[in-house]
Parts: sequence; C-alpha cells; structure tokens
Amino acid sequence: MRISELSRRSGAPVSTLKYFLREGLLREGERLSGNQTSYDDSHVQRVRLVRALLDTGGLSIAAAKRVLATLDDENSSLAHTFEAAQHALGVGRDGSSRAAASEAARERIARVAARNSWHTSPENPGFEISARVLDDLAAIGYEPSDAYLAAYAAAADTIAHADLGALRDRESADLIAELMIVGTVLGDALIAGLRRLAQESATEELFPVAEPRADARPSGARQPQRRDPK
Amino acid sequence: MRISELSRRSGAPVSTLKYFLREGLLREGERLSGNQTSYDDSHVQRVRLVRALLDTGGLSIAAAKRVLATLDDENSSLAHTFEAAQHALGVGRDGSSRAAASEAARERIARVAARNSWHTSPENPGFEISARVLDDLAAIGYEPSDAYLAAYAAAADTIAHADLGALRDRESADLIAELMIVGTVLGDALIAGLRRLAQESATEELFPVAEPRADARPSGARQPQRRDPK
DNA sequence: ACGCACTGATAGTAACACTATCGATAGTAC
DNA sequence: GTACTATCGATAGTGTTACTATCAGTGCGT
Repeated sequence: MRISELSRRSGAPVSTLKYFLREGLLREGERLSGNQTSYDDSHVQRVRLVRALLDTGGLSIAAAKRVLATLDDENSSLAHTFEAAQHALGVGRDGSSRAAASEAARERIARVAARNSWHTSPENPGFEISARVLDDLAAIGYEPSDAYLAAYAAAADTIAHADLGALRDRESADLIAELMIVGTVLGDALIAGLRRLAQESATEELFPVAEPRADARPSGARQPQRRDPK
Repeated sequence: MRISELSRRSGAPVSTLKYFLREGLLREGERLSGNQTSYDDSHVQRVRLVRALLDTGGLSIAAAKRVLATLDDENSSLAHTFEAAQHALGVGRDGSSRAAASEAARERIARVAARNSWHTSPENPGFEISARVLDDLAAIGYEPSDAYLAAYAAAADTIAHADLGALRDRESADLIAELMIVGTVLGDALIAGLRRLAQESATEELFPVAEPRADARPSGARQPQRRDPK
C-alpha cells in the first residue's frame, strides 16, 4: 500500500506519518522507485502502537522513540529488553530531569522492595520514581505509613505477576517483547483508570454522602494551618 | 513574608510565582500597601503542592488549576470534593480530548467493576481511561483475559482502600481533602514506580536470564541502547 | 502526454510553561 | 530628605514539543 492508504487505515494524517518516519518511530517502507514506497500491515500496526504510546501512555516522541528502539533491537533477551525499555521510559513520562530523590526516600523504597523479596537492580527507574513521590508527600506535610506503602507494594506485585502471566503463554518472542512494553506503558493507564473507579466506591463506603458532620462551614474564610502534626 | 522569601523558601523563581498567581494556582497574599504583599506558610505549602502536581503528577497548568479549585471550594462534602477532583483530573493527564472509548470496552470495564462490587457513577472518568486502554490493546492485537483484568481490579481495590484508610484517622476536613487529591495524583506515580520494581523481579522469576531459547545471544557485552545522541 | 499521487526537505504553527523586562511605586538605610 | 532597593502589575519574549503545510521535483497510469 502507499502512504495515503496507510494514512486511511491507521487514521493518522499523511503529514504525521512523514513526521513519524523522520523521527524514526516508523520504519521506512520498501522503495519501489524514486517516488513510490510500499507499506504493509506491520506499518499499520506500528502506527497504532505509536498512537497508543503517545496518547494513552502519555509518552513524548523522544521517549516513544527510545522504547521502540529497544523493541526493534533483535539481539536481546526478554529480560534485557524489559530492562532497556524501563530505562527508555525513564523517570517521568517525558524525558524531563528534575531534582533527584533523597537518599532517605530511596532507602525506604528499597526496604519496601526487600520486604516483598523483589530483587532488582539499583538502576531501576522505579526507585527514583517512587522515592520522588515520597519526597513530594513529605514536602506537602504527609508521611505515609508502612501499612500504606505495603498495600501499594502488594498491588504492584499483583499487577506485575498478572502482566508476566499474560506473557507466558505466548509463542513468538517478538510478540512477547511488544506486549511487555505495551503492557508497561498502557498498564499504568489501566491501573489509573480502575483506581478511579475503586476510589469512588471506597469513598462512599467510608465517607457516606449523607454525612451528618458539620465540617463544611457556611462561609468563613479562615486560614487553615495545614501541617501534619505527625 | 514577601515574595522573595516565598521564592527562597519554596524553591520557585519569583517570576514563576507571579505566573502561578496570574493563573490562579496560588492565592494572592495580603496586600499591605501598593507594592507590598505578605505571604505566609500556607503559600509556601501551596507552591510545593503545585510543583508536586505538575512535576511528579505530570498535570498541566490547566488541570492543576481545576484540581486546586475543587480543593479550595469550601462548601463540599468529602465525597463531592473527590468526585469533582476526579473530573478535574479528566481523562488524560492534560485536558486533551481524543476519540472516545468504544461501548464494548466500556461495558467490559463495567462488568469488572460490578464483579468487584464497586458502585460508581457512570460519569467517573475511570471508565473512559480504562476502556481506552482496552481499545488500544485491541488495536495492537491483544485481547486481555478476564484473569488479567481481575488482577488489575484487585490491585486497584487494594490501593483505593489504602488511600482511604490513610485518610480516616485525620482530623481536619481540609487536610483530608488535600491528601485525597494529592493521593490520587501522586498515587498514580507511586504505583507506577513500584510496579517497575515488581516487574523487574517478576521478569527474572519467569524468564530467567540464562534462557536456552535461541533468541537470546549470550555473548557478554551487550550494546547499550542508544542513549540520547543529541 | 498529461495529471495526479508521491517523494524528501524545509518552513510554519499553536499550545504550553515559563522567564525577562518595564515603569511606577514604596518602604528602608543613612 | 535623598539614595537605594524591593516590590508591584502588565506585557512581551523564549524554548520546546508535536505536529502541519508548502514546495519543487519525480514518475506511474491512462
């Protein structure tokens, strides 16, 4: 197929496809002559993958490029592909480099990991991401309890095993690698969505709407001293 | 304190603080005279909250503004604040409006919710977010199993109860509302980080590095993935 | 032989999140 | 009282990102 059909089948404008080509997010098609290039179903697939990474996954073009590069790297074991993809994903959704997390926060995350018998490399970006959240919470004045972190860790463990379990019964190594990466990126969005649902439910459970408490003031503009009295 | 000290204490440049003021992310201080305005600790706190929302939570200025507006809305019940915050967060991290999820995907999410006895409003953005992931996975050629979704839902349930549990023993309604919102936004990042750690561990567990498959090239020095060639 | 789709290259655009500059003013130091 | 410095609101400018548009040249199909 030519680029116009690739556009029609993938839903992306031709100009965007050319942009993806330029940026290396999409392999070049087979050149038939000076002004004819042929694309196939794998290109359609790839465009959809890129759109999912960008839109649902919230990745930047640069991050998507790194992720796809590890995917296209043939001579890697699964574990290595995964590790590379994790690094390619980086610390944020984009490639932004903010201040690093504190050592204390990183150590607390390490303790959580140890308690779950996770064995991980110290360069796993998960340390940085999680530790930064702890630092942010501390800056806001909130110190999460061990039980809170343990619950999050248990949930992470559940998810990770579900992800890997979904992979186990696949045959092609290529497909496994792709699913692994897609699962990492889209799984973040999936858990975020489900969490919104679970939270609404849990909120009503614990704080019913017909709350007789008179916490809501009629008007008064008092300055609340928000500080955690730890 | 004056704006320069607010800057020093919060770590944000004065020009950025003025920007936050303009955008309504930060309440105006108390005007003492034509060119003197006094800020207090609550402003320092707020700046840190905004930075956490923007940097770690990945929110856009517009989304952060909506979220903070619901937080500042005094006459709301907790449940209502939460609901408003969920909507303020919107479907993506930013306010981008992409194509809606399919009805089939939305129904599948509804079934998952029902199986967990979540009772939620149909407008909860969690439906849209999760359903879109399902659509994306389908477009990639992957149909997640019920077991897979069930595991994610169980994890979401665990997290939601941990979040709410952390709130229950707080006294001030203002603080609870703030934590609820921060928890929603930063919690996404926290679970993402922990998930990365759990996945690395689970990957090694299920796909050991010394894999006898012919796909893995056991030759020692792997080319590190292309770092940023900029 | 003519027209249209295609090619790569380059230029332009819109949104976003700041960041810098400005003239006017006012509090503080001497 | 004068000099100095910080602040004020307003406005303009900057760098990045993710496209989107235009263009000159090429060649397949009828």
